[in-house]
Amino acid sequence: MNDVTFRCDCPISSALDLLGDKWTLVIIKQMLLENRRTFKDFLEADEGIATNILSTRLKWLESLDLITKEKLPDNKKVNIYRLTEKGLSSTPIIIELAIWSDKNLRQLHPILQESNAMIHTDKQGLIDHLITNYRKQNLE
Amino acid sequence: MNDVTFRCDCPISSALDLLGDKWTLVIIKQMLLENRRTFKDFLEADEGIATNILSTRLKWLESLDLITKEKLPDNKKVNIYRLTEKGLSSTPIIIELAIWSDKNLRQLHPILQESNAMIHTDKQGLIDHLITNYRKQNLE
DNA sequence: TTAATTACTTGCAAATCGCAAGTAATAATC
DNA sequence: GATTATTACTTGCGATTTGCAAGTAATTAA
Repeated sequence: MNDVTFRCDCPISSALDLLGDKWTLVIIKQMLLENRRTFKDFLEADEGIATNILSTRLKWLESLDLITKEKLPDNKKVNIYRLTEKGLSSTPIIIELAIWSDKNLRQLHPILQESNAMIHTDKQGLIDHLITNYRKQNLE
Repeated sequence: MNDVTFRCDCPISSALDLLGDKWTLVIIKQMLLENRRTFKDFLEADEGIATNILSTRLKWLESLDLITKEKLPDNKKVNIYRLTEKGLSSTPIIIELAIWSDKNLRQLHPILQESNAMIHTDKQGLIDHLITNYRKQNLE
């Protein structure tokens, strides 16, 4: 499963070898900002990912140690997916995508959702808050 | 050419509808950090993009107004590609990818190139410097 | 005037995507 | 306790995208 191949030795291109596709960062965003953590949660999101793609991407993310997968003791059916610290550390990338979007995409896509206002007044505060909050809600 | 379709109204997913693939941000990086600006420049980079993919992506980036294409008055052959302000404003995304890579990818890919040291001591300074510098070198 | 360079296009095989359908295990309901 | 629903998948298949090789057309250099 974990057949990572890197195009070259550039750190930026290498990051994109892992994260640079249509779905990987979307799934991380759904976990971080929308508290999604089960297969069904991801399927129900607005982006409309297909089941086979979701299944493949979750395995990919797990093999890269960006997320973990476990079952709760009282439920043998539902898998809970959680961001690892490595996954959580992609928060600044996601926030910069939101900022770029706010600045450049509204004329192309007028009905874009509003971003958290804090994104423009205290970016680092927002990032810290999101990470702290995520950790808090996922101690177990 | 410009057949942008957005999956949904999330700003982050929408940014990834434009930038979230294997090559788009790599080309922007090559322009911003490696001063590449001709078809040949891009082809010669370590990432090894194929000619047909490069051609398609340059048109895509131009149609989105992230880059411009023009010929110099003294050379009717070579096209010069340049980042627009919209393209330049993706610099923070690229820098955050480099930071994430520095932090998380070295154990997976030990021979990664060193990033500019400033990235960890004065991130905003580096971003400002890169943008100012790029503008200076591309006034014409 | 011949050769080289640049910026492409075309063809094709392989890989990936995305929809639909099916399955297997567990949990909830009657 | 049997039936139904839910969750997390897998499989099949057609469509799209990728990446390599080869070819082309315009311009420039030798």
